[in-house]
Amino acid sequence: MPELPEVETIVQGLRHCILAKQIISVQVRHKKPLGNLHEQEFKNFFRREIVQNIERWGKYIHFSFTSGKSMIVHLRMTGKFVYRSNSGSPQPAAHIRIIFTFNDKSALYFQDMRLFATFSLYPPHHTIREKQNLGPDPFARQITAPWFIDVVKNRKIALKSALLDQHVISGLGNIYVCEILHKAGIDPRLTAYKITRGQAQKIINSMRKVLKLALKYNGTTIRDFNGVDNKSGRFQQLLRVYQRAGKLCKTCGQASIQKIKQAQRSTFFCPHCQS
DNA sequence: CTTAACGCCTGAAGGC
DNA sequence: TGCCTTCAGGCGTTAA
Repeated sequence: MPELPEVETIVQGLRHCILAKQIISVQVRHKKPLGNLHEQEFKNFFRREIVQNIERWGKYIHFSFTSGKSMIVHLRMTGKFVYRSNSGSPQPAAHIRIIFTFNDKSALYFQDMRLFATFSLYPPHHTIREKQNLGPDPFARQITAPWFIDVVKNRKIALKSALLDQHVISGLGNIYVCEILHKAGIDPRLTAYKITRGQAQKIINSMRKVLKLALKYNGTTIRDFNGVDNKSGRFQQLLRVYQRAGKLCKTCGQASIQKIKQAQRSTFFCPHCQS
């Protein structure tokens, strides 16, 4: 589900709600998100820990604790965190998998309908596997047109698939890649290594514009995404191609949005604007 | 090094 | 209405 704007919205919400709080109990209602970890070692990990910092790494959420330990969460498709300030307020209902309770009686509910999300735990000063091989953040200054051309120089896959590859740039997902390519006016089927310098620059500019706007709107809610406050994003109002197959392009008004499959994922594009 | 395909899960939406 | 099929914003693993 969540891509960069949604994960960033969640991280900011989490910082607002749980920073500097001490965990007093952890309830595990489903073991799947723990992967290979045993329930007891998972629970013991958080004993007396205080949340020191929360950061986004691509689509990963990195929690660090005052002891130096860290936890990495990937929400995948349907994972979400919902905060509840005290025991009086209503409890989130369905698909609650893990509950963290804090010293002020507030609680963080982890929900995940499809059980794809993953939690991993690291001792202090440990190399974090998830961070290895993750491409730069879309807003990193390292990303320039020549840099992008170099990164995809041996990639014979479609440009759209290359942008979804987290080793290239981290944080983009299907919705935003479709929207970015439409804004850039580039055909998603273009072979990645054939991109010109001008096209690379257009992609970079469009990527930053689209993501900034989506961040301002607290992300996109199609079906699953909600912030930590359980409120929806609003960027879905501004989508120009995603899930608009058969509808007239809002930009040119001349062609209808096409839907195709690329690497088993849906791609939406305007054949007039993106040729 | 690269690419394509599969599997993990549940629920909603669409077709007939 | 109901049943069956397809689809969903992701990514790690595997095989070629």
